[in-house]
Amino acid sequence: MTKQFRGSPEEADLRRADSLAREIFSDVANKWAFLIIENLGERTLRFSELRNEIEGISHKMLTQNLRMLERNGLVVRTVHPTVPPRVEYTLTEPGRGLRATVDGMCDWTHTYLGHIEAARRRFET
Amino acid sequence: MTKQFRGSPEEADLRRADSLAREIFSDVANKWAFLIIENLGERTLRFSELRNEIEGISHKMLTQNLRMLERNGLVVRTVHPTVPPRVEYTLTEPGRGLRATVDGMCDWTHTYLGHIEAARRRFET
DNA sequence: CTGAATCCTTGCAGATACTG
DNA sequence: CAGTATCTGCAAGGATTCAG
Repeated sequence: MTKQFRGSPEEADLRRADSLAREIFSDVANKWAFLIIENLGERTLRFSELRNEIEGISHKMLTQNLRMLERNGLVVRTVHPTVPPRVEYTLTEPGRGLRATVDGMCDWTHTYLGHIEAARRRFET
Repeated sequence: MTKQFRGSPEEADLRRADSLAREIFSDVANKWAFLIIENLGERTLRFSELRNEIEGISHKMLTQNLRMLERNGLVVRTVHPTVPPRVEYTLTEPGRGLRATVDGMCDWTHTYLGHIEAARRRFET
């Protein structure tokens, strides 16, 4: 299908942007990332604090997702060279931008909790 | 820790609501669900149309996620008893409600595409 | 066309242990 | 305390096949 397609630079750019957007989407649209963003909010939290806040997340998932968020520039990681080490995480501006979305989803969940519960009961037949 | 906890009905309800909310969150906060919701939008689409719209989704993932969304009352599934069968999917009101959130995330992605790209380059060092 | 069921592979995610 | 590495299982997800 790409055969004989006029490959203008603009088109190439659009393709790259689209695939990147899709990639970011895949990275960030998962529950742990959302929960981290939601729990960070305007605060600055340590690794262990986050671990305690987010019920059910494992050490490994937390580090993995924090790395991912850092890589994409949604959180900043600051290391205090003390002993014991103290590592803190904060949302960046893009991170705070996404927080609005996540907040929206939380609101949505609570708004429609009843609808959904009813739908589930209806479904089990 | 639940030992000796005053289990008032209100508290029990809150707990149930919380765990349900968390469950819904886990169900819905995944990329395929988001992409389905985004692509459905205000339209009504057939299974095969959705399959074509959402690049990279497998037959199985599409059915699984549609079932999940149907179960939670975010989409309705209408079967036309023709031959060959024709099955259409549409967002419900809760589904359209969530669409606002998903749209927000799409906007966010495009807004910060540059930031993120830059952050990634910075990270690879 | 839609969807369920089957196999089969892969990679996720938990547990554990070890460094700085 | 924070992070990495290794091992292991189990479940997600792809390909295929069959049914309605």
